[in-house]
Amino acid sequence: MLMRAQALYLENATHPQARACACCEVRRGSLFGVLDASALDRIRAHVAAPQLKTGEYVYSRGESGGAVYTIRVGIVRFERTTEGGRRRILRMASRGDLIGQEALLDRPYGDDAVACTPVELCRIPASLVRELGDTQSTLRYELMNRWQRALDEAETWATELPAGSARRRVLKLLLLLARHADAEGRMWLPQRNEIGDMLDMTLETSSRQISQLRREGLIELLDTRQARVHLPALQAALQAEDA
Amino acid sequence: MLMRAQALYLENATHPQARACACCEVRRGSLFGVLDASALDRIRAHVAAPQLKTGEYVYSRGESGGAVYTIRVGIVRFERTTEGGRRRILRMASRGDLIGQEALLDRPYGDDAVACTPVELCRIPASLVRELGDTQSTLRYELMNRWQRALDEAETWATELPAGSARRRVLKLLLLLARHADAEGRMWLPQRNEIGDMLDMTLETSSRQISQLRREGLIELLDTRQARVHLPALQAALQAEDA
DNA sequence: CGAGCCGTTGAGGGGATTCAAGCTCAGTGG
DNA sequence: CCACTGAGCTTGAATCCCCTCAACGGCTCG
Repeated sequence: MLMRAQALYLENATHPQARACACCEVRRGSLFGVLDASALDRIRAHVAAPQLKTGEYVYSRGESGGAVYTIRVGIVRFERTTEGGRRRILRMASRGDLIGQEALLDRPYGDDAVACTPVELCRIPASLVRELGDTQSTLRYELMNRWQRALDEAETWATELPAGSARRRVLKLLLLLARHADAEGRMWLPQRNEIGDMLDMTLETSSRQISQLRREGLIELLDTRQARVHLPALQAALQAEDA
Repeated sequence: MLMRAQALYLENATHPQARACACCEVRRGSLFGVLDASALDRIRAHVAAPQLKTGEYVYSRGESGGAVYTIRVGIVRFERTTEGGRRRILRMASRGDLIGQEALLDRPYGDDAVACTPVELCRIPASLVRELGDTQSTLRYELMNRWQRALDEAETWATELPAGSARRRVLKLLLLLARHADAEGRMWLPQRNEIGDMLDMTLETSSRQISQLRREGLIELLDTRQARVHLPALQAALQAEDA
């Protein structure tokens, strides 16, 4: 609610979007990766490339932003607040993901989208996507794919995370987060109270669990927010827990 | 896995689908409600109207069915099984809902879809929907709407249900299920072990909670599978719980 | 009428919460 | 330079809620 994406970072003063799109490392595999060069030309002028710091909001629930975003760098979490006032973290998105698709239907955003790390985005007006969708069938197909991917991710979180003991849930979460790890195997580690909001436990419990896993050598804390995990050991521990 | 939708119930031997579509009470507000008469004509011959009994599978996870379904009568639940072998119920669908949309992307179904009550469906081949989508922009828009609705429903379940005490979770579930109630205010009540799989608790705990709510007069058990709830009292109890 | 499923209820134990204290560390200002 | 502060993390002790194990009753069906 407090901080919102406003600042528009442009890498190059003369041809800002040309650089942002043409050189984009995530274009392949991203929403507009399916477009040809002429279509890409049309969109460049309308796409902004905001940058957010940790904790800033991409958008919040109920807001009618009129734009979708692709994530170029960083990790974004989706959260909602229950009527009782408790925060729940529903799923994560990272590089290459499309978020805020509700805007294509002229609906207000359904979740709060918050930067977990410094984040670089592409902001694409919803009207532009709709317009392109009318002529480009590949874009339509890709859009439906994105929707299904989001649904799948949400259901995976809903299936795997809320069930079982605190230890099991933490292990599962670490495995899901490890999918967003960088090339050196470092992964983003949430704060203890964030873990609590993801797994419906108190911050004390999540702290105890993380500390325990650290003592067992399954996870190595680098920075406060970064860790390296031993995947095979983690999976073994999870299986032992499920048995 | 065991029982699958195969039987093709036709209400009328001469013009089966003509009746199924033209007379369909849920057409307004359903996927093909946006189509005009000529488009409706084209689809009639390809749409089947299977009926399922309680507990039968519409489809199961991993299966490549090549069709989407709209629900005409009844309630369907989506479930997945964790790697540890525990069943999790993720969300519900009822009259007017579109399910199995993954098929439009040539993907296998992502969940098991199981009849909670006797169910009547329309089975629509994915190729037919894709074909119509290429020419009918209203259908495309409606499809995206359905996708977003499914995502929203999944996130609502994920937000509201797994958090808090057993009592709070049961209250929340009853409120969500009450949205599928019929005109007389009767709602479908899951078995105790189904409630357990929805809320991650044992069947004993869910039984205790339901019994307690019955004693408090917040819920009235009619049939074994049917109940009438007192919405205002339920909401008050929930607020008291959240406070 | 016995078998089996489903729901209910009780007793006991264990794991998570609650309440509380102390720790590290970064930022601030005397 | 260093005390001061506050945020985030860790750990301990006591309580409580839910799970586990168990027994029993109603109901349907073979």
